[in-house]
Amino acid sequence: MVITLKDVADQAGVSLATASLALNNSSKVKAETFKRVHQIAQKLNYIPNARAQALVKRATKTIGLIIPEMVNPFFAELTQAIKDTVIKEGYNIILCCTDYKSEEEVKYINMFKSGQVDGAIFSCMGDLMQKNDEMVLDLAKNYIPVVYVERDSPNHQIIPIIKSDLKDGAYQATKYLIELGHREIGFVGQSSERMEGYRQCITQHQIALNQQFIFYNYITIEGGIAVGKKLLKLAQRPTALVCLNDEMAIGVIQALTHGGIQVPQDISIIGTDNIKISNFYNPPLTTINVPKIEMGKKAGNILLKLMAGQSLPVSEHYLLYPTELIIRQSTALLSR
Amino acid sequence: MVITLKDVADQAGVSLATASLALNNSSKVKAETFKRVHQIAQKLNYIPNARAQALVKRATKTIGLIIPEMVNPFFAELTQAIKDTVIKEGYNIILCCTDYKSEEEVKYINMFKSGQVDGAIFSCMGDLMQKNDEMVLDLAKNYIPVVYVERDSPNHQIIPIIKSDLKDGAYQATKYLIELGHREIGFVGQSSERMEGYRQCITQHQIALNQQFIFYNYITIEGGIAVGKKLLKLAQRPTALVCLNDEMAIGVIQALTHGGIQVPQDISIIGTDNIKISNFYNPPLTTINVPKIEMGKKAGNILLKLMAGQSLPVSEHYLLYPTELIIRQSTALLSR
DNA sequence: CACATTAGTTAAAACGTTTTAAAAGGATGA
DNA sequence: TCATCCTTTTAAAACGTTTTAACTAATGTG
Repeated sequence: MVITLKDVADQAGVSLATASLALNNSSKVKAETFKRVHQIAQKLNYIPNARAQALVKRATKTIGLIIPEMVNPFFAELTQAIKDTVIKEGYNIILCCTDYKSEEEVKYINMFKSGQVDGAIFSCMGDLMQKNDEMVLDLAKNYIPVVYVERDSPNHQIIPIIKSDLKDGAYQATKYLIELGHREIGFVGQSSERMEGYRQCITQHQIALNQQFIFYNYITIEGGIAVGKKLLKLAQRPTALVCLNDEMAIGVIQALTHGGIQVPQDISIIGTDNIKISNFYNPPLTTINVPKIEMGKKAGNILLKLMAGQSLPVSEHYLLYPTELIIRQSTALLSR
Repeated sequence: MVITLKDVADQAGVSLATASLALNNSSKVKAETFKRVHQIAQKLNYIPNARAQALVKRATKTIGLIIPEMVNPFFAELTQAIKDTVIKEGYNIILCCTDYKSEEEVKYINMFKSGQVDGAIFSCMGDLMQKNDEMVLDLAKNYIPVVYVERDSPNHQIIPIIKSDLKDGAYQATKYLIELGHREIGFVGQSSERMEGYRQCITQHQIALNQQFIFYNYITIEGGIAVGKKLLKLAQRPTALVCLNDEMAIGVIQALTHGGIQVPQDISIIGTDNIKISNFYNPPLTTINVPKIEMGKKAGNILLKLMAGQSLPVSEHYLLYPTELIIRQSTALLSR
C-alpha cells in the first residue's frame, strides 16, 4: 500500500543505494538514472518514511516546547513566534504543556531523552520548576541542545537563556504610578522578579512598603478576580496596582468595575506582558511590554544554531531583553 | 554516552532479545533474569530509543493537530482539550499552524504521510480549505486515521466529523435580538453557516434582509475594529449585531466605544464561541457557547479509538454538538 | 599497452529496537 | 534410556532508510 524506496528502486531497475542517492540529489549519479529515479518516485507518489530516516539520521526534525499551558496568550504568542522561526528549517514542534506541574515537566524531559526531539525550548511561569534545573542540565549536557526562555538558571554556558528585564519593567510601572501622584501602590501576583522591581522602586522613592498592599493569588484572570473582590471589602484601598500579568489585571478590573469602582478614575491598574487583548480591553490596559515575538524568534534561532552543531558566542549565553512601559487608559493621575 | 539496549544486555549477561523481553514485561523470562535486567537498566539509566521503537512498531505515539493559528483563544482552548485527552494514552501533539493558508496545510498533509504521526485532527476556520478535502481523504484512506473538528466534508464514513451547530447558534442569537425588540440587525464576518443561520432567522421573522447590514471583514479583532469604524461613519446604523466570533465582537465594541457609542445602550452586540475572555470583557459579552472542551475531548477519544484499530459505530461518524446562547451584558432591550 | 584515474553503481553495514522461530536445557514419565 | 514437553534463552530477521567501501567499466596518460 505505502510505497517504499525499494519499490522505487525496483521499478527504476537500480539498487536501493542508487535510488537513495538520486533522491537525495547526489551528484554522483548519472543524469539519466537520476531522471528515471525521480520520475518513478513521482509516479508512485513516493514519500520517504520519516521514522526510518529519523533512526538512521539520528534526528527527527522536531523540537520540544515546554510551556505551562496553551490557554494563556503570552505562551500562545511565544509559541507562534518560535514556530514561525523553526519551520523555516523544516522543524516541527511537539507541544508539551505542564499545567504548572513539575512532575509533568519531568515526564517530558524523559521523553526528550528518548530521542524523540532534536532540541528543546523550556519556558515557565511564576518562577516555579527551578527544582528541575539539574535534570534539564543533564538533558542539555548529554542529550540535546536546550534553550530557556523567561526562565532563569545559573548554567547559561550550557543552557542559553533568553529573558526580558521584568524587574526593570515592574520598576518602570511603579515609577510611572508614583509620577502620577500615587503613593498607596499595591502589587498583585506572586513573589517574583516583578515583585522585586516593584519593591525596589517603592523603597527607593521613600515610600513605606505596606505588606497589606501585596495581594497574592493565582496568575490567572480568576486570581485577579479574587483579588478584586478582596479589594472591594477593604476599608483602606490602594490607589494604584501593579499586576504580575495582564490577565490578573483584567480580573482585577472586572471585579472592581462590577463592584462599582471605576478604572482608572478610582484606581489605576498596570498589567504586564502586553498580550494582544490588553490593547482592546475596556479600558485599554496600561502595561509593560515584553518582546515576546523577538524573544521567541531569538530562542528559535539559537536552538537552530545549536542543533546545527554550531557553538554560541559567549555574548549570546544570556540575553536580557528590555521591557517597556506602554501607557494606555487604565492609569490616571491621582485624583484629589 | 547514551545507553542502548545492547549495553544493558551485555552487562546483564543476556542477549538483546532477553533484555528486550524483560523490559517489556514479558512473562516468558525467568524471574531472576527479569530482576537483573531491570536493575541494570535502572542503574545505567537506560531509556529506550524512541526513533528505533517508532520504526519497528510503525508508530510514533504522536498525533498531528492542524489549526489555523495558536493566537486565537478558540483554538488554544480546543488544543488544550485534545491534548488532555490523548496524553492519557501517551500521545504527544505535533502542532501544525497553517496561518489560514491552504498550501501550508498541504505541506502538513505530506508530513503526515511520511509516518511522522499516528493520526491527525484537522480543524479550520472560515470554511476555507475545503479544497484540500480530497487530499485529506487520501490521507485517511491510505495512511492514518483522521478526525475533523468544526470542519465539514461529505466523507464522514472515512473522516469522522465533530461539529457544533453554528447555524442554530446564529439563529438563536438573532432570535434573541428580535425578542429584545430589535429589527435593524446586522451581521459581521464572512459567509458561513453562521451567516446562514442569521439570514434564516431574519427572513423567518418577516424582517427584510438588508445587504447594507452585512459587514464582511477578517475574522480577527482587527477585522472587528475595521467594521466598528465603518459603523461610526454610517448615517443609518443597525441597532444590533451578530458577530461571527467573539474576537470580531470585541473589535467592534472597542471601536464603537472609542467613537462614543455605548454597548449595549446604543447598540447590542452578540459574539460567538464563548472564548474565555468574553466573560471578563467590559461589558461581558453575550455570546453563543460552543462546547469546545467536550468537542476536543470527543475528537481526541475518537482518534484514539481509530488509532487502536477499532471501528466507529455509524452514530459517531457525524456528531453535531448543540450551541447555546449565553446572555451577558453586551445586549439590551431596544431603547425607544 | 599497462596503469592510473574517474564516473557510476551497488552490496553490505548501520541505526536501535521488537518479534519470530528455533534452540537449548531441564524435568517428567514410561 | 529415550521421547516428550515445558521453560527460558537467543540468533536472526525485520522495520526503511542512509552511508561507506568496494566494485566495475570507461576514460585518460605516458
